[in-house]
Amino acid sequence: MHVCEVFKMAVTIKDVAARAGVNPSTVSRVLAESPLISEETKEKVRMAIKELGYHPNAIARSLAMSSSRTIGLVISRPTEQAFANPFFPEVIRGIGTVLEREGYHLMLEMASDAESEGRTTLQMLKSRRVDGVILTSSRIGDSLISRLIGDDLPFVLIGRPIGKEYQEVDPVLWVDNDNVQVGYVATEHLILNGRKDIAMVDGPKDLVVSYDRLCGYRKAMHRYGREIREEFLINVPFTEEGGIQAAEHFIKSGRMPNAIFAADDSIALGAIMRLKEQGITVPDDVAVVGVNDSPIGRVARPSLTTMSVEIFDMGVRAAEMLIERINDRDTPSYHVVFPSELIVRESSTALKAE
Amino acid sequence: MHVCEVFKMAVTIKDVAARAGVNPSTVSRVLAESPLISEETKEKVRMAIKELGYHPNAIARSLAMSSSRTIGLVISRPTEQAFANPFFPEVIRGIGTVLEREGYHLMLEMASDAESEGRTTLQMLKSRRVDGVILTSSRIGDSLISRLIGDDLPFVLIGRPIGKEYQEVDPVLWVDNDNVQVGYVATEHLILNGRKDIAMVDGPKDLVVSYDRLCGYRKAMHRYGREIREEFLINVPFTEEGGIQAAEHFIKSGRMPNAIFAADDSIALGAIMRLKEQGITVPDDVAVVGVNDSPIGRVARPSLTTMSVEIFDMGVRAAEMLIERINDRDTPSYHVVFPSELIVRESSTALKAE
DNA sequence: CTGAAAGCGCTTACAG
DNA sequence: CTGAAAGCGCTTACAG
Repeated sequence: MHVCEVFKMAVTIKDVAARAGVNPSTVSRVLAESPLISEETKEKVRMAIKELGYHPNAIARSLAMSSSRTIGLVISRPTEQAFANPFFPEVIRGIGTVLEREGYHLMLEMASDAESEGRTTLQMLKSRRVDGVILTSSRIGDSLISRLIGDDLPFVLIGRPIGKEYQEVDPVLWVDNDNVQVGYVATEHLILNGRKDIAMVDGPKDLVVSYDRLCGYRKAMHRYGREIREEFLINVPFTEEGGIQAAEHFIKSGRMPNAIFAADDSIALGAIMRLKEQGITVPDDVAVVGVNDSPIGRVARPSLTTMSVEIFDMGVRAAEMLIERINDRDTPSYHVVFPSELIVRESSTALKAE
Repeated sequence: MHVCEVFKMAVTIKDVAARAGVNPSTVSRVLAESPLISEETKEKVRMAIKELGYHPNAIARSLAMSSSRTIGLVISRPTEQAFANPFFPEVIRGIGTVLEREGYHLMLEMASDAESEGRTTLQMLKSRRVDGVILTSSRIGDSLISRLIGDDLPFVLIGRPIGKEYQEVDPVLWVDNDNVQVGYVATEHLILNGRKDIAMVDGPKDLVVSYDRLCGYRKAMHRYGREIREEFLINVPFTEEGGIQAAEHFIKSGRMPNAIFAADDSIALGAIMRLKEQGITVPDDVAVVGVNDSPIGRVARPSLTTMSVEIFDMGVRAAEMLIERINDRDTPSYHVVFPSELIVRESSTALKAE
């Protein structure tokens, strides 16, 4: 049978009701699979829906139910160089699988800095365009978090929160990998590899992830009685460009470490590129370890030693936690920490005879 | 002054109206910057908005205006291995800059195959969750396109459309790079490089992009009087894994080409990895050219010769075209084609003495 | 099991 | 320049 295409003006629940000879509320109940409605009536209504080619208006439903069944994700561009870094695609894939399963939708916003990130986030939530948000770049002492808590808006953090004075903050929902462990294990690996001067090229100072990875680096250095030299501590953006900057810094300073722990694979790869140009060999002259196990690190030459991070799973978990919270505002806050593993490849091998 | 936080129950336009001593419609007009309202009244209303911490409900507005100011992007996962391929992040960045400028929002959906892609797309549109969509994987004879046209739903294609019988289809909005040229230039480069047996590892057969790149390959081969050997034509997914498969195919067959034009950098990189394992040297034994100028190809060893593709700009243009169409359904259809450039790197150098 | 009514929070002719 | 009313297309107590 032909689907009726006569109505160019969107067919509504009223049209369906008229066609089926019932009240609009009955149609609504059929749509909602209400067990109250008789099978007979349901059939009539479904018939009418088919014939008219009816599609429920999700916006109207959202308004009536005051829920958009949509969650927001805001990506702050320069911080993580947005998509350049493989972190985002992965986390979105993880989030997406949960949303698909739960019948939720994803609204994606880009922000150019912390300020616009905050504004955008609040705006999405308060305009009710989304029922909750996932935040991906925890900053130290982020005021956004307290605003969200204050307004009782559902959110979950990917990246643990810490306050301005580096203290714990009010309990919120978050997932993260153990970045202190990440820093520790990576640094320890370089130490055990026999490296003397181990530099750390960290991400932007205001990010918690940078803070934590540095913390792990410090721990390992202390544990093995190594002196931490300020000249070997440097902060750059989470990009290849950042890594290039870092390498340049060491080259110009005339003090070249013989190992670099980079807080991110992109940084590590950029640094390696620049070192190569300078005729400095990795790993012979300088060993390098990154973080994230990005695909690019696997094929690079030398292939990159790195710390695995369960990005996909963090996305999954974050989405699940957010939906739980949306469905019940009173669920207690908790967090989930994922373990990381050292993946040794060419960029940190050789040398070992200490 | 303290923002009033007493109302936990979302403050509405009515509350603002009451506070300002005006009618809700007046508040609405102030929000819309209507020139009809007196400056005095506007001030009063703005005051009230501030005091109450009012945020307009975007859902209600969408319903009233029957426009969500949101556009949809559906990413079909396995086809392009979604985000694994750097194409998507780039295109989203491009789209995002336009949407931000125009005050639109982005809804992202993942689909697992062509069928679910179609269903999801129609569903977003018909439920009025989005005002239009950008489609990213043009398939040959895609029935979705005619449905969208039939229902007069706004959309733009990234990737030119062609019909089941490889004929042109009804005019629609699309942007693309010139994939025939891409195939031609890449293949010609290998020919001029002195390569004898040039294989093409193409993407999935049902995608227009695969068809076009193959077409360019054929053209170049004919132009230079080369015979096209069916055994050197193979289709794989747009992933590293696909490239590995392709290399394996050539290895097993015992007929190794001495050049490979891969329809995508990921394929090219996968193939190179596998060839290396086999002790086959790139570019000495086999030259390889990819497409997309992905960051990973720049740092790989050997670095990858590739065709640049203006992915970011295609995203920008697509978003602009879609918004134009949403604002005026009667704009004529047209398309924009972006040029590509050959970027020669290590994977296709050496050998040339023919 | 079903209907009539009110409501979700806006916008926009229509009057004045 | 501003207000009162109807409408956008749903859902959901409340009756019966």
